[in-house]
Amino acid sequence: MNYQLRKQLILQTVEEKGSVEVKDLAELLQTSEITVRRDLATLSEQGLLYRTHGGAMKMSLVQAPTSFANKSTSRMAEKDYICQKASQLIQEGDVIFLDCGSTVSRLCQFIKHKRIKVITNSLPIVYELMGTEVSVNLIGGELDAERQAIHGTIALEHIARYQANKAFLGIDGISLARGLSAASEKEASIATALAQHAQEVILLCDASKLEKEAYLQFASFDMLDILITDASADKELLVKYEQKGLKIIC
Amino acid sequence: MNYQLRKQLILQTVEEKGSVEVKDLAELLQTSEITVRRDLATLSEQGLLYRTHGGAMKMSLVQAPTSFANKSTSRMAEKDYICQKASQLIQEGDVIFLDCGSTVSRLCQFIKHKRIKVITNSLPIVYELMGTEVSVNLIGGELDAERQAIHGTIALEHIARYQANKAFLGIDGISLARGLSAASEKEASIATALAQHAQEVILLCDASKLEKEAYLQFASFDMLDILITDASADKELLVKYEQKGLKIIC
DNA sequence: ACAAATTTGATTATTTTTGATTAAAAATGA
DNA sequence: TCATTTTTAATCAAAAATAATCAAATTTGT
Repeated sequence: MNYQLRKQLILQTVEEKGSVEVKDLAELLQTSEITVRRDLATLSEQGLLYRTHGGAMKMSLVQAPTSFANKSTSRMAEKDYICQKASQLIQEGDVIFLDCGSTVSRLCQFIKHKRIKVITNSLPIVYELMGTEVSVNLIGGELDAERQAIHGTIALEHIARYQANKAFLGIDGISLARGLSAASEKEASIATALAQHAQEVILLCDASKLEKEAYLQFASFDMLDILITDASADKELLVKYEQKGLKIIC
Repeated sequence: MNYQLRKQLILQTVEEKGSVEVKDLAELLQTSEITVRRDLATLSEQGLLYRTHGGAMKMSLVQAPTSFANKSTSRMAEKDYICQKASQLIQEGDVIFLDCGSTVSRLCQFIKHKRIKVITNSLPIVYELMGTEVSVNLIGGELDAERQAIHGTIALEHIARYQANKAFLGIDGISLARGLSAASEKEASIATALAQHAQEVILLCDASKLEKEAYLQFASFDMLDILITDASADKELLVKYEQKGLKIIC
């Protein structure tokens, strides 16, 4: 019984029962508790489950019932997959920027229990993270009711005062020919500002947005460091992206 | 049964029933009352429920203006009266500061339809005014989950960039001898900053807070221009306040 | 086959969680 | 108001879980 096999069984059990105990897993896997603990530590580090004292739980069960409607239900599975990958890039102690947008907001469930600092202009994200381990800094400025986010000059200046380890962006289109594009100037200016003040810029982008061009083209590939997308993306296309200097996680 | 599982069950029960007792939770969770109390303390610290003597309540039942709050229905009426008077001071085109606090947030219902600009650090106010005629500017900075508001140095600097016609404050105590007092330094510093950058400073204060002194005394009467209180206030006391240069609306 | 690297398990501190006991505080009711 | 009851806070001790350390077993590369 090697790690890969144990990992499968652990995740399967957690998925079925919602929560498990170290003791039971040790018996199930015919191994020692210390090994189970080591496995659980690895898996929780990868964001595949939530470690509790004495066992582990399904990630989704740990979320607080602060329901602030996330409008978009399309491509949920892909977005969750992308966000789970994204969460693996985040270490304890990190300071990260989170853009507004439906994809990025799905990242919350995976980072709730990390001791990190999140700087964001998205109100749904603020609500999701309120009362969790995460320390939240809200970008100030004009409220954009339609997008439930903060925008405007003051917001840009607020961002400029901070420096983050990583920025997670969720924009509306990316194409080889024209770079990054957004649905509005407001979103474009926020994304640009976040990118400028982060060491590493990560784009969370499901495959449907690849080679799409939205209303406003506002930046080139240079702005990005990493692109995280889902498995349904065209592999040949991703190779071309990689040749442009982008690191791809898929 | 670990903390995460208990937390889930507690929040679920509170959500369903609106309020719960420590005893019942102890039995439900098959644990001791002291453990339940510790859990409730943690959860209320995170702003996920409201701790009562002997149990806990849903946050929304305590704070939300739409649903009635059992104990303070009478005080609610007084707060509404105060806010209705306050709204008469607001003209179309005004730029106003709104402090966080339960009294001030009741003002929202009276200003929803006005074409004004509101600058605030209170998240409940932001949600009330989102999508209304009012244009909202949210003060940025550190999120204080307990008070559902923004605080800190950056918030103070944000405020300093604006100039408002009027500031509406809701603080925890006012007394002839010691001036204004607040429940925390954070709230005090925000109130001070708002007052400094407004032409007119208006205190919304139900009669129960007159001649009360809260944790921190932070400013004198000079800071205020107008005090709006309810009819149950001591008239002689109000005369003394007036002699100190305060305009009283009652 | 052999040495190096990895994985696993046992032992031991250390930390976290829990519950019992006490004193203090708050609600209740006359 | 005051006394009674209930609830809570504080302190400590026990139990459980974990981390750390080291040694044995296994795998891997040459």
